Amino acid sequence: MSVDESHGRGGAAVRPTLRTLAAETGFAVATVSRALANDPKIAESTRETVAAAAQRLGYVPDRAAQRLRTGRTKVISLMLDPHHEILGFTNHLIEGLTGAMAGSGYHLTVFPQTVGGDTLAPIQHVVRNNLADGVIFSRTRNDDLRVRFLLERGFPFASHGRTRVPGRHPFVDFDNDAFAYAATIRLADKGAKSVCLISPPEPYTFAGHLRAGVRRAAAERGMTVTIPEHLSIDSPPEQIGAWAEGLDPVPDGFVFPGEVSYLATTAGLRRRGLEHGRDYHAVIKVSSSLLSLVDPGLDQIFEDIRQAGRLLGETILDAVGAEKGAMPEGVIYAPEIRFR
Amino acid sequence: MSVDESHGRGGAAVRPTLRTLAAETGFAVATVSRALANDPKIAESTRETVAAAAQRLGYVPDRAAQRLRTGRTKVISLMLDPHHEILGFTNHLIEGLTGAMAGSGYHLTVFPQTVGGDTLAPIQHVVRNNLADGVIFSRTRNDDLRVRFLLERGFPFASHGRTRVPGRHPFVDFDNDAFAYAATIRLADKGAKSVCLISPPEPYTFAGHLRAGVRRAAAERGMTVTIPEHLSIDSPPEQIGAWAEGLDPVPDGFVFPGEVSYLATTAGLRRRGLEHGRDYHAVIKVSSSLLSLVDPGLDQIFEDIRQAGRLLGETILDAVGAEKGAMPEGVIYAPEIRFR
DNA sequence: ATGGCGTTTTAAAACGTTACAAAATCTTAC
DNA sequence: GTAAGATTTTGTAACGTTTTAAAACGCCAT
Repeated sequence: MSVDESHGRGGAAVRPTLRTLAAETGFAVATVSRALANDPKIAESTRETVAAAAQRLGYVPDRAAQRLRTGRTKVISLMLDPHHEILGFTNHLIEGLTGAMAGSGYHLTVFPQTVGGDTLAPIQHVVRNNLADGVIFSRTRNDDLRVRFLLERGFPFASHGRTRVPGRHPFVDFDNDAFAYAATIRLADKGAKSVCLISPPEPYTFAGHLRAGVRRAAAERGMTVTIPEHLSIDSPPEQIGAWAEGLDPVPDGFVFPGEVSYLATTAGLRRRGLEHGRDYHAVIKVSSSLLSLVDPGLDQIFEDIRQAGRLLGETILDAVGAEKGAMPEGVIYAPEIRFR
Repeated sequence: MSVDESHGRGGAAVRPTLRTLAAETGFAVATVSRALANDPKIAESTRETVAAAAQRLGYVPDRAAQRLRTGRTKVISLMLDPHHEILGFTNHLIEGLTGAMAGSGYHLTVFPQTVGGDTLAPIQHVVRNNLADGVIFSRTRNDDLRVRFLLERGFPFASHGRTRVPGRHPFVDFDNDAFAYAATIRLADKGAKSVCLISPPEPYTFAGHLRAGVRRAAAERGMTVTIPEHLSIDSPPEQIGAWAEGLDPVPDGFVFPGEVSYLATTAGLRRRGLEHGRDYHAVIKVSSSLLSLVDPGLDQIFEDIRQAGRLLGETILDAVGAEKGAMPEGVIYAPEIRFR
């Protein structure tokens, strides 16, 4: 039995359809369709015959036809995040996502954030025009318009990050509180008396988690806490560097939720002759091993974005599969401590 | 005139179809379809009426139906590159791509490279199952199976990087030769007598360009050239670091085609007490301003990956639009020198 | 009035799939 | 041998679009 794609002489391989399989097996198109769907009302023997033929001819169902007929797109949409405080965030997230979705028959499409920062618009576009069965996005806010909108429409989604929107919803989140707590305790152990946190902008949910973790540890250890206003991990590196350069007094402990804010701050402090490890300590949240190359002695805590992607993929597949009403639980993944 | 989406009382907004527009305007479905396609055989006045109705009802054509009918998917597939020598490569590329594709009606789907490194398989999958109208991929080889396959099938694509496959094909490439040449000349100007290039693996086309650029400049300036065997920009950073640590003699000039190889190498050299700027010079190809934070004095040459994405987007849209046979020209974008 | 011609509109079919209702076939009981 | 019931199969319609070929219409010359 040949496994060739084209049986015609020299013609381009013609994609087999249900009709092809029907002709091949002698059954009706409807029977073939249901057999492939493993409908128990179709005789076992028939299902086997059809499966064998499908296998032999390399039948793959036509997505467009399925989508037109069923209304299900078999597509998940990822809303791109224009922020880059975490090195390779998008890379790793997509790797994890595609990994989790491999073999599911779902495809991943990416949508840019329209410049100007309207995060809701692209999601509305997807929902209104039925461009996907589920969406994924990140950088959730305490009061998140996207979550509200999607919950209201009953549209499946999974967010990277929690919200305070009333009602449960599927999410995957890093335990930023645990990270911040562990980081601050570490600083205390190293002898720091004060801790400074470069925070994400207030509206983001994880800003609260980070602050809470830092404050709890600081209270336990009797440290003073500084959280600069008018400055965040999203500020331009030059601005962060300038701020660090003008810092007075200089805290002896820093918690950085991302590589970039760390590099910018130390650059500023270095210009003042202050050295990391001597004049101050720092704990950084990283998502790659890149910083170890710059400074092998760094106290790092690892956030596995690839894992976040995997979890988001599993969650969203769960959500689109689930009957309306049944919602996957949120899941929180843990920091991985890499102190030397 | 209301711009509401739902006109029914409280019902979920029902997506208007051609039938809706036909009923609304009094024309037949076929007329509406052709009017929207701006067919000149449809009376001007009709086209205006239909366009107005479409606008008013917020009509958006159904992708599944269009795809089923026409066979065109309105999708471009990006094959993810598992390599990461360039920081944020995927990020920036996708940003550029989605930017170029915005408003075109095309969507971008991403496909992972199956682990084990078979780069052809996912492309065959896309082509055979008609999952996209065009594909984009990077890291081209001198003899590239993907290019051969796609050319043979007449399937539209745009590659990031050139090949030596016979026959023209659409590509977007960075001028790595110019980069390497400029970098090496710079090293000579700084007094370096020898130049060492951490090269990409040989099969990649851009390895040849980089080597050629370095060699040409070195010949002009009478420098010796070292290109380590058994080591490439894809080697694990630890391995690169170890190699650098054991280097003897130590070249006084380095050309790095990516941030990671630079960081790994200097880390190794630093362990030997060798300092950049004092014991050796370096020119690095960067795609972000991140390294400036680590070392503001660095001689950098910038490769704009976002621009690469934009060009790839324009090229592929051109290719899928073009009638068979007509192929977009390849385009080479230039290094941006950032010496201080 | 009739025929012919150019312009504009339309009915119908098709793309490949699934779902509904009905038909065909097979079992079993009488 | 047949009716009733259970199992298995199938014809048909529909999803929303584009395309082909034909119909309708208006206009002008006969």
